[in-house]
Amino acid sequence: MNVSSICAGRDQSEPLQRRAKTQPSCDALACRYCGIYKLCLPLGLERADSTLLDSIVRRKAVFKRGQLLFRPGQRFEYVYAIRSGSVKSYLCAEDGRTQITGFHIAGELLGLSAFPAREYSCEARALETTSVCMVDAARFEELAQEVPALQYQMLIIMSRQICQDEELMLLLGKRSAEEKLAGYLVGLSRRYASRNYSPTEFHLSMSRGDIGNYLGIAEETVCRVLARFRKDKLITTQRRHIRLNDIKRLSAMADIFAGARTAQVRKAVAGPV
Amino acid sequence: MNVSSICAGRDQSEPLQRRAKTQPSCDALACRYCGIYKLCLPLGLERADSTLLDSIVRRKAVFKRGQLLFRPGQRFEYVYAIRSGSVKSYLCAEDGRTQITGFHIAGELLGLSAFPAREYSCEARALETTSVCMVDAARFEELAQEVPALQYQMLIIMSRQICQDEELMLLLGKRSAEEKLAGYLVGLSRRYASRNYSPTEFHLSMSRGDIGNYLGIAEETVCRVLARFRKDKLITTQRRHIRLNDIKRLSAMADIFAGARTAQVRKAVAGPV
DNA sequence: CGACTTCTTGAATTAGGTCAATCCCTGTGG
DNA sequence: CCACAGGGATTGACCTAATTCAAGAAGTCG
Repeated sequence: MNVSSICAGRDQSEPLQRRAKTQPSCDALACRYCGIYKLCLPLGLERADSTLLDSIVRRKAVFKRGQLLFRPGQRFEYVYAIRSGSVKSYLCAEDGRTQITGFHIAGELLGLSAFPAREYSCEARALETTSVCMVDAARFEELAQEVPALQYQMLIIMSRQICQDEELMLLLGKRSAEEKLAGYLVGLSRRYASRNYSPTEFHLSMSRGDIGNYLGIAEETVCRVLARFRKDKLITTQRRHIRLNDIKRLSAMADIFAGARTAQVRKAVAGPV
Repeated sequence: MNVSSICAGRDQSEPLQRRAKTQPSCDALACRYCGIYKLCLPLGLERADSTLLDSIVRRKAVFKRGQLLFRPGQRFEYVYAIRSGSVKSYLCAEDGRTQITGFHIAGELLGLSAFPAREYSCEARALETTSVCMVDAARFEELAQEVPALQYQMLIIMSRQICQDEELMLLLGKRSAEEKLAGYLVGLSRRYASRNYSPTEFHLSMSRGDIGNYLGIAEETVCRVLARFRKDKLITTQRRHIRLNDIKRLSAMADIFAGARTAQVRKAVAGPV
């Protein structure tokens, strides 16, 4: 994919593997008319010429459920901005076992950590029909050289990623299945709330198996714990639709993420060493 | 700690909590004479004036075993470069449980992820007598504005951190205690090898409890698995001194970290979704 | 409508956790 | 120099939470 193909025809030239429907970026859907335009502002382009953003968005694409966005070892070509839908990213061990490292929803960026290594470090797959903007990595990088604010934003995003990963570790570490799942649901709820979706009622785009993998528990355990929550009237589920009836109690069960915020008042816990 | 105190007297003005012995950075031990000078080069200062590095290193300090470097919520004042010794960093949950998120050895940087939030996100404590350079965060940041290479290096370091964290997740996820510990030992071995220490014989500066916490298993399980490894002649231990007698077999048990590198040849494992 | 996938529940099994006792260094003070 | 204290490390016994295996229900898609 080179510059000359930006406005070229449709996707005949696409590699077979990625049969996502793509549109050239020069169509009527310029960034400033995009519904999630303001979600791209964290990219640090708010002050720049509005065509600047257009100039690095190579194309918009739609991935269907199960389609691959990228995999490890692949050359770092695009940064993905999720317009709608959701994506899971995961690492694969040699023996075939995998660890899901994150679920990504609309408004989030994907692939930034491939930046220095020049190739993706994990595999990413659409969980449902997902629309993305594909930002040309090379031009993005050029731009970053010129616009310090852009690099700064990347630092912020990556730093946030680190904190998020470390919270997941805390979750994976020494928590019971119940605590893990409660924490997971509360975390999701907060993410949705911050995007002005309902924090109490939403759609789980990932399977029970994915949730279990993410949390380090068996799929069956996820079902059983959800069943227990249901029995206790904490939640209501209908397949992948879920309603949280008692976030307070769920939060209390999880009570993890308060850690950083209340560290000062917390009494000394971690012995002398 | 303000500019005027760079060359001020000794540490009478130190907060009690941090009784580490400090030296002003204007002493004879300028950066260019420092034994780990080249380890600071990743900071992107190799081309710059050699006094540039000196100018942002506020002071060198020594922390004794168990002493605190920083904790969450504390203002982001310094980036720490470990000259010798080792440090653990960990998150604390509200209920007192903690999750160790990393062990850091000589030549590694600490605290960079606090950069955007302006405050540390985890707690860091010396595992043994540890000598560090404390780099003034504010001046470092100023400098980064001027020297793009510096910001770029930070991106690389943070990106590496993300990959490392995600590998730990893979380890924490669905691995048996044996696999976790084998992976841990092999990982340590590689880190030492990359620093020209013996990859087969080294000192574990962290306690069994810390290892267990890091890997999400009980201290007793660490002992039991180590005992099993010992019985199988895989390792020899004497308190915290350890020799790996059969790295090949240990690696085979762990076989995790090959994941990213061999993903291309690996057969499709992660179902359609 | 059938083939599939995902979800759910039950029963049996086990890895790893918890509790508790002991051992073994290391450092300290008489 | 030796005894003692204290913090790891180790080992054993028991127990529980979660896994595995298996079978069936409930959606979903071509």
